[in-house]
Amino acid sequence: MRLSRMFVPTRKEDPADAEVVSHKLLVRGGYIRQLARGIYDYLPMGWRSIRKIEAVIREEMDRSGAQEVMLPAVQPAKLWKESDRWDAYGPELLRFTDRKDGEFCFGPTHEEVITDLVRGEIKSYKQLPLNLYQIQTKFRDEIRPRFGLMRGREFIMKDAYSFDTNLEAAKESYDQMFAAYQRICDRLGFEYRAVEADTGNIGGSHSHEFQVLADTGEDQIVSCPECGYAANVEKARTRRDDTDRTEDDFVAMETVDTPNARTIQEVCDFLDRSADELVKTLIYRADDTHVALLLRGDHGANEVKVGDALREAGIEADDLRLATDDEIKEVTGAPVGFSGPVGLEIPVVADHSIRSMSNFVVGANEADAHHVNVNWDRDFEVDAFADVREARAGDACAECGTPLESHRGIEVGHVFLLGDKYSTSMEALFLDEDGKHRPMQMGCYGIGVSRILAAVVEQNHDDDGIIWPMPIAPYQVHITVLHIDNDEVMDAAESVYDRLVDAGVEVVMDDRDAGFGAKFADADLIGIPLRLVFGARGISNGNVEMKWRHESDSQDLPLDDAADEVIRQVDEAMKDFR
RNA sequence: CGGAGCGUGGCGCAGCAUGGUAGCGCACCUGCUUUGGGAGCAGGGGGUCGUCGGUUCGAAUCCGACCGCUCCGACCA
Repeated sequence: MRLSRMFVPTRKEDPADAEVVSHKLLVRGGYIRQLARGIYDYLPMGWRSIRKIEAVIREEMDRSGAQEVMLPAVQPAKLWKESDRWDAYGPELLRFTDRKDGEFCFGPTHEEVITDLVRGEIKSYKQLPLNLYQIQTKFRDEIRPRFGLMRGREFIMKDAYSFDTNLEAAKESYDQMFAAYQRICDRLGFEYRAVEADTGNIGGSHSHEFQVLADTGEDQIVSCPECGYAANVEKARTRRDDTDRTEDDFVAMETVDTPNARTIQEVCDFLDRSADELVKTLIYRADDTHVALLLRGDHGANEVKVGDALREAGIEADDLRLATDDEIKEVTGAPVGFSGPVGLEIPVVADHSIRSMSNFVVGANEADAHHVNVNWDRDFEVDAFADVREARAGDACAECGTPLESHRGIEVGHVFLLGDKYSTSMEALFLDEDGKHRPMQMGCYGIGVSRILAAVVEQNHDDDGIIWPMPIAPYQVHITVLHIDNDEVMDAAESVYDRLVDAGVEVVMDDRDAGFGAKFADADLIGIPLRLVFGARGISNGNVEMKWRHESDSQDLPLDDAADEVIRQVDEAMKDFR
């Protein structure tokens, strides 16, 4: 394709509303344009890369035995009421009515539709297992879309759904999808981690996220360099420290004045203690009651785990949040910053790390005072110990004890083992060998196709622009013609261009009437992996310059060999990603 | 939803305090020159100043409402 005829509107300056590098470069490189908040046009170059990402995904899904379908984007409310998500999903679900006042939504996900399809056609265990997928435009009315394609409202997603006769078989389907996702991430050239994840609202017994490592990622993950354990911090388990306290060392509890020392840091400074000698008391509101949560001073709470721990301890916690300042005052009798477990009338849940602590510092439930030399059991009762803190870099791996690494990640894929959550509520039943009705066991598997485009750019760029990995570059070769008025140069470029096109190489030729500086800058910005430069200087010596976008040096090729050499190198580069 | 900011030609911005009918850079069009890292000169086209309403002789500028976009937080996952 000739750049002079192509719709690739590049820009010299960053768009004012872009924050992260992928958003800036995709807009500047002429890949995408914003239409409304969280809604984007895909321009020709952007769409080509999207289709290449889709192609990789299709190949791996098909290879794993899944079959592609295309489901409606517009879905009747009736199905969502069956699964109870019409009410449960909240304002993120874009709802509207048709001319007859029928209620519909624009699909944010397709569990209901797929379950409806399958329950109507699959009646026997002989028809299972089944795995159907589609690549669809979804809409979620996110409260705060941001970072360009990374968190859009309208986005492209591959979603797959597996149906099995029993949980073990469903687990096998899950494992197959997990493996397919690994191959997809490998082929896209990602540096990534498959991490244990919280299932959240989708439900199900367990799930993994595929996180592409990037500083701009919205998720925090920890991973073990030794045994491979990896998890989203929302889910990450911490290693339990079973060291015993030595009760002989207990010292008598005292109350000390700590004027204006509210934060952990202030108390540490005032008492000349380190944060791991303090225990902080967080007051939570769980549904209709208050609960005290004890954490070591230098630890943070993981609210997902707090919720689990409370439910484990028999405390309803559908709606969990930190108590307000007024509530804290009411429960503890003291202002924020001086809460402590001693004398509290509400349930006390403590992190496991508190077990081995002795003679620690806590708030005294009165203004400007703390207790020192406090010991649990002797000075107050703990209703339950649990793993409730957020894992962080340096923590001992829950599996093997090696210090964990921490990264930020972009969630490009998520696999869930759903079980019978939807099949039961929507009556997707089959007849087993004994002629009995049983709910199908399901799994669902998502990949953010458009988000992948952003993730690739986040991981592959420099100051000048994008550096596409070969398999998803919109084109494989970028020919820059410096002197379009010079017939010898132009003929040489045309000839090589034709030979590459004939050989099936995807190539753009910059034949625009523009300055060479602008052409080089655009080539770097657009980021096509292999560049050929045709200029009067080189051609007069019988040479063409070849340069990889990810390398700094170029090399001269004899004009006669140029096409063959480029075909060979492109082929070689594609092999690395198969 | 709470907090903050922005909205002026395709893009990036100035002008607004102190009201007098809109400007700069890039991009675009024409011509000439130039040609290995965002060329030069000359000429030229293009703007309901987000929308509606108010104040005023007069509003981009002051006031109000609304709309849109961005950031921080909450929410969501």
